[in-house]
Amino acid sequence: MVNHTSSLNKSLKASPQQDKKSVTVHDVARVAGVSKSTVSLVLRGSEKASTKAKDKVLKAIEETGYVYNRDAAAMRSKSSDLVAIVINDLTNPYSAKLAVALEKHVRQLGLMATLVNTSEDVETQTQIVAKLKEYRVKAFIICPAPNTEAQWLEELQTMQTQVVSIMRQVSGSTIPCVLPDNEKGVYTATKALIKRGHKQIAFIGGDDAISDYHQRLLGFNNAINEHPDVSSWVFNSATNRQGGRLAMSMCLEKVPSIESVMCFNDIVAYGVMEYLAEQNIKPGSDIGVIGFDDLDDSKLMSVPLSTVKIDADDIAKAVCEILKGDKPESLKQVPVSLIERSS
Amino acid sequence: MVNHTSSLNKSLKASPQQDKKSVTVHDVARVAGVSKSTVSLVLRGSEKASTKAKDKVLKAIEETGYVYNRDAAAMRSKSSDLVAIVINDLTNPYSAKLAVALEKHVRQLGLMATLVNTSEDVETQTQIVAKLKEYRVKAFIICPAPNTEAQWLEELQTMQTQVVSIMRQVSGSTIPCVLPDNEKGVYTATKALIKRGHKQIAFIGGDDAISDYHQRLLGFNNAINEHPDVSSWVFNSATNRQGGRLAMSMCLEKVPSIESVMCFNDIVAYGVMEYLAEQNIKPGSDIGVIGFDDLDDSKLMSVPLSTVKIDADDIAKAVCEILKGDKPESLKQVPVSLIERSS
DNA sequence: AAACAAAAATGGAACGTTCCAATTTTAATT
DNA sequence: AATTAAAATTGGAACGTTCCATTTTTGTTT
Repeated sequence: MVNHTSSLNKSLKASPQQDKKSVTVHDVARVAGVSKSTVSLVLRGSEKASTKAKDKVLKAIEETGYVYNRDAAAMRSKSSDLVAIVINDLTNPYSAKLAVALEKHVRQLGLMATLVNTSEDVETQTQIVAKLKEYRVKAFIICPAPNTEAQWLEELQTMQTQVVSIMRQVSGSTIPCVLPDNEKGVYTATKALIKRGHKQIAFIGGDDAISDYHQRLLGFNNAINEHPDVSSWVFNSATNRQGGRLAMSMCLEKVPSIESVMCFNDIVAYGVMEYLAEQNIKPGSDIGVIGFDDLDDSKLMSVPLSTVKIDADDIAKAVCEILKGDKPESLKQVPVSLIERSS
Repeated sequence: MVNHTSSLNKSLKASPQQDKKSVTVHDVARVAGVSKSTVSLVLRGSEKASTKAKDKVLKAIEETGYVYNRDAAAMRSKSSDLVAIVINDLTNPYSAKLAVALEKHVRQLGLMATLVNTSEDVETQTQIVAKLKEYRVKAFIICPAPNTEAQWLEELQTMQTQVVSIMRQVSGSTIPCVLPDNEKGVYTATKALIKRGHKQIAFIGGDDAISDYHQRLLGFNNAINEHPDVSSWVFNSATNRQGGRLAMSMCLEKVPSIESVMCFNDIVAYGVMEYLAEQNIKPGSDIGVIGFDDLDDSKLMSVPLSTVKIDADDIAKAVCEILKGDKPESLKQVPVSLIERSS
């Protein structure tokens, strides 16, 4: 802000004083003509400070360019407003969307969100979380990497640290958990396919290693089992575009008369639709395709994708409810909704 | 861990003691039989502590379950190991990829990375960064939101806070900046299209509001201008899938004889290819398509996309070089490479 | 105007670490 | 064994805030 035009005059070789001294509550107090305690009160928005004092302090803060020191505050008060959002894979479009929603909602709670990415690696997860503990974060919102141990998760929770797990359930853990209603979502979507009159339906994508796979497959089977005249198949695959392509080609080879496919998620569905397009099979009219997630791209595709929508805001809201201590329940299933488009 | 089975016996109403007392260096020192100063030395990996002392302290840490308190350390030492990575839009696949790479490299530097997302909103950016200042972060790695003021960015840089801007250049600012070589990338790609013998080439996607648009378009025009027999067109659009579709349809309408298109980025190219597929035009053999970014999906598409690759690791490395203080230069152009696939 | 209660303001201690100057221990040399 | 230098260790002060018990100010009632 201040330009030292006089620096040319004296001692050119002497480097400028590294940093005189940072501005503290004491300085603000002096300028405002009050005590440091009063400044502290104002900083924290206490009711106990008079309007007059508040004005003086606010003006002094402006004047001095004071910046609140959270390290000092956190140390003395032994409390932090940092919330760590630990994401399994930020390069996954749905994870990124969820991370952004979580960050926004945490911020609306008046807390500071810090995002970290584990790349689905437990080792990395352990390291990062250990470091975050040193920063005394107030809460962990964590989408656990595969092979996360229940005990580890359990011990993360302390008197001063809240833990909420999202999207994935670590079996054996009692940590509060927020999940989309995977089972009902796939159930509803599968029923919709059956209602179209389809009698040959496949579930495509994903595999046992993924914790939500079971729930989604269960929803599929439940729907199928209600209709004895409907036949079903299951084709596992990697949960990416390529996986969807491969699984769809296998499916067509094995069941050429297939009428529709329920996909593990949107990304797999993209692969499926791509493959179908190459075979000159029209998604929707020739073979029904439904995804899961409702990524932003899904409605923009050449054949807009029908899908089960997980509202990231709903998940974030549910997490924040728990952070606020409103919901002590340990498992919150967030409702999902079927979005029927052209596929 | 500990189950208070005895809680049924005594005083049901008395809630358990909130938290006895956290373990500090003093406790570790007492258990290890050394002074707190020695413990501090060991904690910071100092050479000055004897191996014997180190062993004793390490054992005591294990025994007591001590957790380093970074708030206290940061306050006393007036230095932090927190690096803030401020991303403009985490839901953009390339941004997410870059964020992950940056986080990884920052961590390899022995620093703690914290990721925040501004959703391309200057207001949000201002708020978040102000909050991060209160945490005394050591450095900001920032992809500036549109309309970021040069002065604001400039003032972010202080004696104790480094600032590096990435991907976007804020004009009027002297903050060190790491960019992909947009101009050369598009130039090289366009030359490759010309070498295929194409004489009718369009640049598709993006618009003036995006800072790197100029550089890419400049590369395009430079290549075109070297060949008087080649005609060119420019079609602006939103930088998403839908934008690509729209721009391509306009292009085909206006220039039915178009031979190839250079796209602003991969996402736009996806839209282009989707539209071409619908028109039964084969990307690559009928109309050449080149993207920019090299997203993971690009090589997996039904017609693998030719593109200019920006290696996220290269960007991250360049940023870290600056953080380490190795490169005082204010503008680092990271080389990009043309990846020729089928399109 | 005196008496009192409520509100506002205050100074010192404390949080857990690192820095520093001083002391103790160890090793090397005579 | 005495001397000296180097290495290792140490206790107290300091970082900038919040907490707490106390004091001062304000406002109300008698």
